[in-house]
Amino acid sequence: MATKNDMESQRLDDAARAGWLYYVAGNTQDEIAIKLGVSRQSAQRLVSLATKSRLIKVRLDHPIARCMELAHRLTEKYGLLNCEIVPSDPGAPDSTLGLSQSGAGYIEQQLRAKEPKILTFGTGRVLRACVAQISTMDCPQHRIVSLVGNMMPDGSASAYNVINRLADKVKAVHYPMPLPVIASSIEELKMLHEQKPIKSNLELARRADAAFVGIGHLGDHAPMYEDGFLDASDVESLLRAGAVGEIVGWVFDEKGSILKHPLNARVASAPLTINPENPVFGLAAGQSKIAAIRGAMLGNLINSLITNEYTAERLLQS
Amino acid sequence: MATKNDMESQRLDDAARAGWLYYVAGNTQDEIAIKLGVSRQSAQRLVSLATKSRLIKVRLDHPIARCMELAHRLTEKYGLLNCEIVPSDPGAPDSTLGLSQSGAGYIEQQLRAKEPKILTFGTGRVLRACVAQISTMDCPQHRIVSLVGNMMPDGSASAYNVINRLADKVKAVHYPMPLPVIASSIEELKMLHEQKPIKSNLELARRADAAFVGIGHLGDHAPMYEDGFLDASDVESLLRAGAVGEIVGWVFDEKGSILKHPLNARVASAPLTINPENPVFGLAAGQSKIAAIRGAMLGNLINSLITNEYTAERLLQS
DNA sequence: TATTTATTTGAATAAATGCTCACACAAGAT
DNA sequence: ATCTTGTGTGAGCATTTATTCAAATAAATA
Repeated sequence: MATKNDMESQRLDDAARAGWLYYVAGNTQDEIAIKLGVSRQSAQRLVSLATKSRLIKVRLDHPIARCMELAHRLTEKYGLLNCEIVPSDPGAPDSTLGLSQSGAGYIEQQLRAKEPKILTFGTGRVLRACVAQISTMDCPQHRIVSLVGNMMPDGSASAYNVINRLADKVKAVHYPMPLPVIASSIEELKMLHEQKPIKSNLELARRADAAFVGIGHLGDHAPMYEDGFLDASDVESLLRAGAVGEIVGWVFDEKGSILKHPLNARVASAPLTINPENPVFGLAAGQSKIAAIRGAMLGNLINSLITNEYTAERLLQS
Repeated sequence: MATKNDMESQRLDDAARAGWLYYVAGNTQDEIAIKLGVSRQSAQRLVSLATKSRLIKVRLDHPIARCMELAHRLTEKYGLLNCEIVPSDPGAPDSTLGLSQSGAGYIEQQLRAKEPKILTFGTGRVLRACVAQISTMDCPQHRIVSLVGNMMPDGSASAYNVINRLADKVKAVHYPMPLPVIASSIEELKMLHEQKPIKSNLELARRADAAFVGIGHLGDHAPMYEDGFLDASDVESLLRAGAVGEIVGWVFDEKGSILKHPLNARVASAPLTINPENPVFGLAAGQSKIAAIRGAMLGNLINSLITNEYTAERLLQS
């Protein structure tokens, strides 16, 4: 007598056959139904059983495959909206090479939209490189808003002139922030934030349809230090308070909580608010940024990530 | 500036991405279109490009009971080392569809070995299809040797460029045979075989760890005839002498004995020697090849077989 | 045995995919 | 500058595939 097990394995055999005819021989499910002498629906069920039981192995033979896999796993692990992994140069896994092309792609995608959008931007090397990658286009319908002040401590304009360059290229209206990154006192900050144009900038930032920010790390060669926004003692004090990274000046710890620290109280940038519908892209890669990136994701400071293979792997460990 | 090549490879990247999202991640083409920021039709084209460019490799990983059974009986009957039967498309039992996936599996298995191996290859449609199925990998430790000349009668290089393509994909050293398949005279053959590089190729072939050859039939549509290595009168003369098939040019009868025939005396290919420890795979299927396959097995010209269900059944009759 | 419960089936229908065509756009030729 | 020629694009439509649902069948339980 035919046991349950036999039936089962007979069914799997049929599924394998159907799967083979479908995926390898390229038959339609109609043809398979005829050849196997079952109804079309049954053939469909067999094919789908074959895939669900993983009888059919699909492989993608292209270097991108690994990146896609990593992106998928990161999306799952950190609940991201978007995630893009660019291949690492095995010789220079720390390099941010390639991030800019990918980021530029996403920025252009936003800009191609017909309906008017508000796009906000941080600063930094990676974003500047992104903007350099963007093709000139004509998007007067969009508004480009800076999240962060463009005044260097010495009063000069920021060297990473992200939004000006971008606005130039794509002919969109832009709203820079004529502010320092960190005000000299809480009083000054208050006063600055009460200026009409600044207020309206902050309001725009709040309503952003998409945001693109770099993620800085704290510690040696921290960008906030190298660019002169913080001095060595600031950095040390922040590190002692648990700082691992920074986005548009807001310093956060390994869980992604904005530090309760006097320096954070003077940060003049727009607050980091996330609407889960709208992407907030973090762009960063490299050994030194790993804790910062992980924190930013855990604390929901960003919901979309662009990084490289090496960094992605490290983010998946632990 | 973006070169044509860049564009091309960018497009393949996108195709790979789309293919991954479709086949691995199970997205619909609509979703892919949104994620990649293109129209649905373009997404469809990318997916289909991914399959057409053979970026997507599908294999069936299930021992279909009937095929296993057939393989087992063939192994017994003909004393084989390996035997793999792939399902037949009942509508096209003659087709060699599927052999290539299976063959590719065995070839990859050999290539995955750490210790250096010498692998030898014949030519033909099926082997070419096998090579197309193989994933790119990095195996500089192995040597890939051709058993058969790559020069067409008109002096051009063989259309089935099996070992070049393979070596390309897996980055192994390769040793083509810069020879015709059949020399114009015994003297010429002698002379050719005395050339140093050819001699060393033949020596490598003798020491092969595994061999993969197609099996050709003689008669109507014989590959040796269609590819211009033999003319109609040659074929007729060979058939009169009892020819049923051919491997890398060596023509044999239904018992698998290499024919004593003037044409065989001019075959420039490496001799078919079998070390019973090492697999010599024959790949072939179809009505017209049955006598040839049976001969090859009886005469110990091969000791491993990859064929399809239909052919396996016929080989077990009689 | 009667009854319940779970599976399987095919029909209908919804969704997704593939194809054809006309058009737009760019590179190269005239 | 104008004309081919080829390539890529999106719209519309045809085909194929997936899902839903109600009926049928088989298995399990009382």
